Amino acid sequence: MRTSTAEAMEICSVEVTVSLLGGCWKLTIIQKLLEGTLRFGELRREVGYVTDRVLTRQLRELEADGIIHREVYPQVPPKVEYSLTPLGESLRDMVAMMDAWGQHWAKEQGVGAATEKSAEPAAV
Amino acid sequence: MRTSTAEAMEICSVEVTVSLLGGCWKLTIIQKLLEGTLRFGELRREVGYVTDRVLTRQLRELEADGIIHREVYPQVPPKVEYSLTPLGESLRDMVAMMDAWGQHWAKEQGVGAATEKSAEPAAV
DNA sequence: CAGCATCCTCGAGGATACTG
DNA sequence: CAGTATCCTCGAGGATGCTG
Repeated sequence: MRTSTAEAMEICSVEVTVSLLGGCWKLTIIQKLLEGTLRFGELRREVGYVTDRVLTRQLRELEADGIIHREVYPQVPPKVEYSLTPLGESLRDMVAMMDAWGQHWAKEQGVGAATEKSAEPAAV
Repeated sequence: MRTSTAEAMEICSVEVTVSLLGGCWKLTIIQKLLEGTLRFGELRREVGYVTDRVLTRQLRELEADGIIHREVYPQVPPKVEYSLTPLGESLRDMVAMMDAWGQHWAKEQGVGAATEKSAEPAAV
């Protein structure tokens, strides 16, 4: 993906969005955060199969892109809360739409098509 | 991205959508196709910087996922037309939304934030 | 024209271990 | 608890050249 957000912008805005939210768990993270502020650990548990390193990275990227806010509490047992910025909040409808379309796709093609494509090859 | 659409489905529908449309030029392709049927060459030109191999792959994937239709004309000068399936058409609103959000982001954070992040490093 | 075939790069994503 | 540090894999994306 050469689309470095900067490059993407010169192509078309859709690519920008993808380059920003295309990360592996980003949309899931945003979706969870849409329901409220979460701590690092909570987020990790919510998201599911994601390692600290990866989650941290995604969060930092989202933060750098102004989509989420990172609030650090200088305490002995570290505490860091993540929440959406207004810009992140502005994704609510889009996330809902993508979620709905994902389900729609699963219903339309998922069962039939996906079976052909990734029935056995799919590990486990 | 371990999310193999199949895996993604078990996590959340949003990831499904990303796994389906997250490909490098997929959204751009769809966006162009939303305006009408296009031939391979036209599409290649429309999309911009994309090689045959990559474009072909993205198209095949989109086809396999039931998003676009590939019409081959058995002629001497080969002719292949690509168009959206109803499922692909159903992406119209979402694409528009993503496009709008991409622009919104560019306006909100793009100028300021993006500059810090990828001003000079961005290869020309 | 619309592609395959080949080869290569490169970095996102992941696994594991350690720490303030 | 919330990371950071290392190392590794793997395949998407890309460059180039050939062809029916």
